[in-house]
Amino acid sequence: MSNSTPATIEDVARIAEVSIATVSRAIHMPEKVANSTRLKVNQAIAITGYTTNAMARSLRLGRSNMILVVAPDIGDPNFSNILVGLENEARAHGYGILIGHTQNDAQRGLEYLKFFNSNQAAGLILFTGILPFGHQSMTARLPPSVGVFEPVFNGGIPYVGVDDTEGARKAVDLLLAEGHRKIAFIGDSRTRLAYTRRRMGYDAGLDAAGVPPDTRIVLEGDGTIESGRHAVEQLFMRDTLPTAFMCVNDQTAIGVMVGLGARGYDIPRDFSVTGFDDVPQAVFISPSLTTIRQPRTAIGKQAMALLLELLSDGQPAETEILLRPDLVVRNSVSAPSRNWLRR
Amino acid sequence: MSNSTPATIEDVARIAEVSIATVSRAIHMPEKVANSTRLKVNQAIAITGYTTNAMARSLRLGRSNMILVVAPDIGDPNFSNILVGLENEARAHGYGILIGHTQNDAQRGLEYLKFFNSNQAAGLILFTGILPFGHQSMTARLPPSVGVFEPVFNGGIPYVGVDDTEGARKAVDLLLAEGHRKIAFIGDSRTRLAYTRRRMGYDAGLDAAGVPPDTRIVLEGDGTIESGRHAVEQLFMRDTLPTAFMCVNDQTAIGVMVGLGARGYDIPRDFSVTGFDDVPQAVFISPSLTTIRQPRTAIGKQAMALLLELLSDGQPAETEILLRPDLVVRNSVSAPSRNWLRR
DNA sequence: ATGAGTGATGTAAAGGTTTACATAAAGGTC
DNA sequence: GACCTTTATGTAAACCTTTACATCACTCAT
Repeated sequence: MSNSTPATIEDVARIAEVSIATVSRAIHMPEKVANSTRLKVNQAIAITGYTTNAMARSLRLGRSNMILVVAPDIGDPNFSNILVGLENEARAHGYGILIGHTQNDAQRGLEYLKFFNSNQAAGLILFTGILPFGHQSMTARLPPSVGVFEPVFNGGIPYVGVDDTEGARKAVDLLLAEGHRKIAFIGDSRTRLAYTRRRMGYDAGLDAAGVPPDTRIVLEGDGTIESGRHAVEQLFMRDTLPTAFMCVNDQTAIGVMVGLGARGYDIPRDFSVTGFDDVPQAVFISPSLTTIRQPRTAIGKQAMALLLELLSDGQPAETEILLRPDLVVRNSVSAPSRNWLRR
Repeated sequence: MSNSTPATIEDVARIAEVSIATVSRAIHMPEKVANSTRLKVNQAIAITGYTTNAMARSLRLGRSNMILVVAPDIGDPNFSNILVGLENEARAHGYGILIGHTQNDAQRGLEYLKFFNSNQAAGLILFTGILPFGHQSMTARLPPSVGVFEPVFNGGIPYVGVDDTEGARKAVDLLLAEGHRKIAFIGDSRTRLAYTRRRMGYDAGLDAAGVPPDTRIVLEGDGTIESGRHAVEQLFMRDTLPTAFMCVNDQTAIGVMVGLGARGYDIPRDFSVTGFDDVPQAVFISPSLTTIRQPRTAIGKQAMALLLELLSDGQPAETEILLRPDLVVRNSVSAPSRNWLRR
């Protein structure tokens, strides 16, 4: 019962008066064991409260049923919903999940890599655009892995995300439809594929509308709130003001709104702003943010499904799965009329 | 090198031309092995890329150096900073940490409990006010555990948090100092100790100022944004309006602000609002929220320190560690003058 | 030269599983 | 009744470590 040391398979075997092999079979291949014996074993398990020692099992089997999810920043507002999708799908297939937090520290990433040498985890879900393992990854074998949200830079790792170009196109089309012609694009780092792709949507939208591109109102940043605020300052300094700000993500958009608010402007009366991601806060800031929604739970589900496929087949079915992002219209966009007049 | 199966201690032993026992000693008790041999072993380890199999090690040792952190909701804005404190402290003592997500599902909690039967983790950090293990916890042995943020209801588990009463007192004192006399208290569930304690601070503050308590403006909820919004509606329906809202947490406060905003009121001109926690959003909503800061990183650090102590000594040094919460003054509080006139 | 002590290394058992193989009993066929 | 098949169970090896104990070769004191 409530013993000091957990029951082992031998305890169960002794009580059920069978061998440990039979106990193991009763658990994992119940059809291979006589009804009467199975009953005895189940009773013994109930009495002892036995649960198989996962370490011993993995050690013997050379595999585990845990999936490791590695994220550089657990506080990322996108993280938790994706996680739910990942978890539900994993559970449905008998896998459990563990979360590792690297804080963008390669050393920590490396520690988690050891998990795979020990068979403590069977597969890897990566939330980061680059492998978190530094150079060692070259010599070490990579476990079966799937990237989420953004492609993984330096490995041939399949990933699940959203069609960034299409999403960005939806945002720019909305702004164009409202009548905006001077639309700034506030990006993060040019090295990120998401940036490149969203920028492509922006460029294509302008082009289709016959609006000539204006690189003076295309800025880079680092995707943080602070970076959005900074972009606003830059544009005011240069005196090249747009009528709308299309931002590479919601954090940047929030920063832009804070920056404009600090200068006394009203959104959407004076300027329109769009984001990308639809983080939970997007509803609660004021005005609420018009943005592009990432179907997070679905992304998580797909990513896990892909990984499980990888684990059983060994071959990646496809190397990139892009889901459809939706435009979420809220209150940060309106027609630019008054702006036009003022300037 | 880049072999298909990870190197074992035997591979290292063969290359270094020693026994596996010597390899193990060279790693864990380097002073017990001759300099020359240690050198050979280290070279062999470098060649093979050997890393010890954590499962085999834990199986043999009957303990691991992983700490499991179980949280019901990883999206909780309080979570990630605490986690950083936990991680840093753990790492400094040679422990790694793993995160389990229960989504408030006892079944999932139970799965993580199996971790301890398998020695996959040595200790437990709990982010939830009740044990996530359902009734089984009665029969099963609990691993060494520490609660974070709120006391754990049904176990004699030590915990690290903040002095809720003192924090609440600071908030109510600020409001009183600004001249408010009709101060609503918007709580979550009466079953939560944090509620009780913050309420105590509220009551004590009013009492010290000679303001008679008015239960008509003390409401309960569930601590969500929606719940704050709902509280505002209730007060308007009953026509028992306060001049200030003191909220049990920031989520509720944000909800209150949204609710007041929706009715066209300006904060802090028409009503003052305070929160508790200082979640990251508190800075970015407008107006920015005056609230009580939880020293999150410090809480995490202390909790892990306590757990590590538990692991080595077996005895909890103290059963409750309360850190000092600080008032963070922002822009959601002002004097009530105009309100008074209007009503 | 002997014996005790010291230091470095090797041998083998143990930790809790799973499973190939061996064994045994029972059932079916002629 | 002898033989083959099927079904149920047991035996023992393997997974990779750590470490108590044994062994061996020294050094040093007597």
